[in-house]
Amino acid sequence: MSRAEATNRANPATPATTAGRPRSKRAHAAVLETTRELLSTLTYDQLSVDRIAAESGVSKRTIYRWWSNKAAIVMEAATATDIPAPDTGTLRGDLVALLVGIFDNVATHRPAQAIRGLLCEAQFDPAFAEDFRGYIGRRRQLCLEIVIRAAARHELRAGVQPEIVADLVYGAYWNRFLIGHAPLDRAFAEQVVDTLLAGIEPHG
Amino acid sequence: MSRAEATNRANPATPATTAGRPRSKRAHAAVLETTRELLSTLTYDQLSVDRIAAESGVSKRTIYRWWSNKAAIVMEAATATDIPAPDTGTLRGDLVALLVGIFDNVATHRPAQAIRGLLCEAQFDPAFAEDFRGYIGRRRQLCLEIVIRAAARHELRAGVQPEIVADLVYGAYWNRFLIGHAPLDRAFAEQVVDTLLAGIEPHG
Amino acid sequence: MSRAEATNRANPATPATTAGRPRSKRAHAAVLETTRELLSTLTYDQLSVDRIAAESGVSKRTIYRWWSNKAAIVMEAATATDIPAPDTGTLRGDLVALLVGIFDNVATHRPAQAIRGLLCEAQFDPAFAEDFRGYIGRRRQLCLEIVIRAAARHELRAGVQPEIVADLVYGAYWNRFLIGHAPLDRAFAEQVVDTLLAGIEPHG
Amino acid sequence: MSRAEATNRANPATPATTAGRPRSKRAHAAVLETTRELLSTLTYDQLSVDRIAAESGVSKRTIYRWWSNKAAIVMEAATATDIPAPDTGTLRGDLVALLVGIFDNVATHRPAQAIRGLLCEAQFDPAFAEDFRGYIGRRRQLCLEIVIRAAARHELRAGVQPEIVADLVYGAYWNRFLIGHAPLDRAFAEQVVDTLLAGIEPHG
DNA sequence: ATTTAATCGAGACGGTACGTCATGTCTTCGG
DNA sequence: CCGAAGACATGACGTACCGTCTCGATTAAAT
Repeated sequence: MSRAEATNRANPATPATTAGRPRSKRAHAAVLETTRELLSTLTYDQLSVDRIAAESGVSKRTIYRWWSNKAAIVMEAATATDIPAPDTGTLRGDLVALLVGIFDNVATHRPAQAIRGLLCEAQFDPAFAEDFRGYIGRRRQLCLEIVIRAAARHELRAGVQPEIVADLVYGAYWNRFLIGHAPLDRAFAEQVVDTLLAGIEPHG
Repeated sequence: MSRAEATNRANPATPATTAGRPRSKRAHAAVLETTRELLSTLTYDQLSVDRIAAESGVSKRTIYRWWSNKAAIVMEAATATDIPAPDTGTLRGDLVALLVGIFDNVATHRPAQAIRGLLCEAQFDPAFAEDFRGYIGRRRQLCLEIVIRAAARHELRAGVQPEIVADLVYGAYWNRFLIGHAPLDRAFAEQVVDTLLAGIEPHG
Repeated sequence: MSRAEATNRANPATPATTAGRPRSKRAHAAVLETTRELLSTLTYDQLSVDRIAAESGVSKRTIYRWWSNKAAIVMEAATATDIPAPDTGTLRGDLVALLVGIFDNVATHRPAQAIRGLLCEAQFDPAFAEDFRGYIGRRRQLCLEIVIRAAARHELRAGVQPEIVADLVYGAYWNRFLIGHAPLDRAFAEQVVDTLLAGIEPHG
Repeated sequence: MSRAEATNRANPATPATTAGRPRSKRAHAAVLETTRELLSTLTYDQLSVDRIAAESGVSKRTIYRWWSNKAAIVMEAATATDIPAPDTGTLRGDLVALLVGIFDNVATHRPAQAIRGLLCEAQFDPAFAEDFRGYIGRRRQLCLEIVIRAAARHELRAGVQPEIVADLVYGAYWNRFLIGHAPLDRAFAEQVVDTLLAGIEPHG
């Protein structure tokens, strides 16, 4: 299913099939592909619509006809690769796998780093923030499903709210990713999950 | 203790020679005060060095002599108010108070919202990121102290690492603050802390 | 014939491709008109590109797209009025009329004083100096034609080089104009021409 | 005898020997020497008071105490070398020698090229223009004396005004020097003088 | 076959901010 | 009082990116 439908100006519910020249698939693809290529060299802030237009051969006019701004383009271009939905059979295994999957994505897939820029844009552009939350919500869903599956296996303490768990799990990731005070590695994933599973106060 | 010492270009360890016209306290204060005033109306991205210069009556030349860019100014101007260090006597009380203190700070103190902008700048400016980590590290210290105090009171399960706890606690905050999918209120603080204390898997 | 073609960045010999938004005649005219207006109040050195942009409503970006600097703008704006080409029938009459025409131009037409600024810029900017020489060369042509016409009427002593005559005639003008030690009036024009015609040594 | 006394702010008629630290000869000499050194590498417009202060070790405050601006410094620094006063025994010889002397001065003595800058400053700074005219007037005197000497030898046609001759002779120089359309060489000097002596119309 | 209309490329445009530079003044300390 | 050091306000510089606009040329579905 396609992402970024709100800021992306077209994709009308009814294709309508009105008269006139149809949208060029070539231009659409070229913009996204060029954006991805540029993002494997440049950071989000170094990227510019001017540059995308120049490299892709698609005019700025056309770009702005279909995307409202740089953020919308990058949203569609850089969030194509999915984080795998883990299903290891245990809550611990799933959560660790989820985090490690996220870490690997940003570590190995250069354009995925553009998520930094998208988060930044979302801070000051309410319309884009809405879109961004939609994308983040879909990724968040992976965690919620893991927790709900765990509950069905009676691996969850009564009263635990999946939403809070998601905030804690993804929070740990965002925190280190954005602040950069410590690495995003498997050890971190395991420490986070173990701390979260057992809690921090003594019991029993 | 003073903040923002790295990107702030001067503040030499040794005042060294007393020769030369001394730095104008008026100009220094005017820049910071104007920045705070502007930030109670504008968002970080709407703020500009040009505007700060114009409103404060301090020349751009002088501003750039002492701060390397907008981020450095805002860092010094907007991070003056301290988050209170809670000491309620219990781990739960301290952590909830810490989070609520943070939430209140950004909710009631308009310029504190500029932390969004600072985090954004830190994403693409390594030098500033270092400074930003310094500031965040000092705030993070509050959490670490709470956890260490709790350990001394035997309120902490053996093997729990304070650093991981801090990542989880602040992560929950950053996550909701930056994504904005749900409110930052007392209920959230309590849910986060309770989940964290007891853990999410059943025990006993 | 149009002036200022070199530093003026566009005016391609071939309009070439018709693609793209055509150059705005409004913007072009507004820049030149505003420059002329400003030059009737300000001296060349008081003029700034910022000011031209502000008053004309043309963005600096656009100005710099078409002119390389202030000198190029003023060259095009302030050299529009032509010095009349005299043809009185005698060498003396023509030369006096030429000089008086030049004197009147700078005396009555305030923006024409900007020629001072253009000459200054030409001193340190080789590219602009080339353009400036082109413009000066076209004015110089007037004198050369006068001398050549006089030669045809046998009003010229054998061996006299028109180029040297031009250097002497215009030199007298530049000297007083730039140094300002004495006025540029008809009396001066006549004295210069009479001295030049008869020479300064006794003959016969 | 020293030049540039008007814009040069000190040199009071009465040294007065008032209280306080006396003016530093070292500072005075260092400014002029540094200016000359810089002018053998840089053009007038590339020179700055900041730079002179930095290289000479004299503070800007001190520089501005004694000179009103860059032009005044350069006036004093770069006009130290005198144009030789020729006395060959003939009018032709003197005038050619005068011009060749001027040409040689700017050709071989790099800082002498700064005269370009001084002339430019004089265009827009009336106070400096006055000073500049003083300096130019002293150089002009050389020509006037040549002409007057020639008159005493009956080498001058009756009615020829020395001032006009000076305007023509120096004008020819300034014209080529400032516009740069042709070289300043001995051939040019001779052509100018010969044309001037014999006039351009046929006689006898 | 001919309209019709939305698309496309190219690229100029106004706007706003950037960070740097030179000028001439001012403010301290020490000689 | 002078000199060195150097901070200061002013105001211009030329560049960059943004998002909008104006062209002539394409391209198909609807006539």
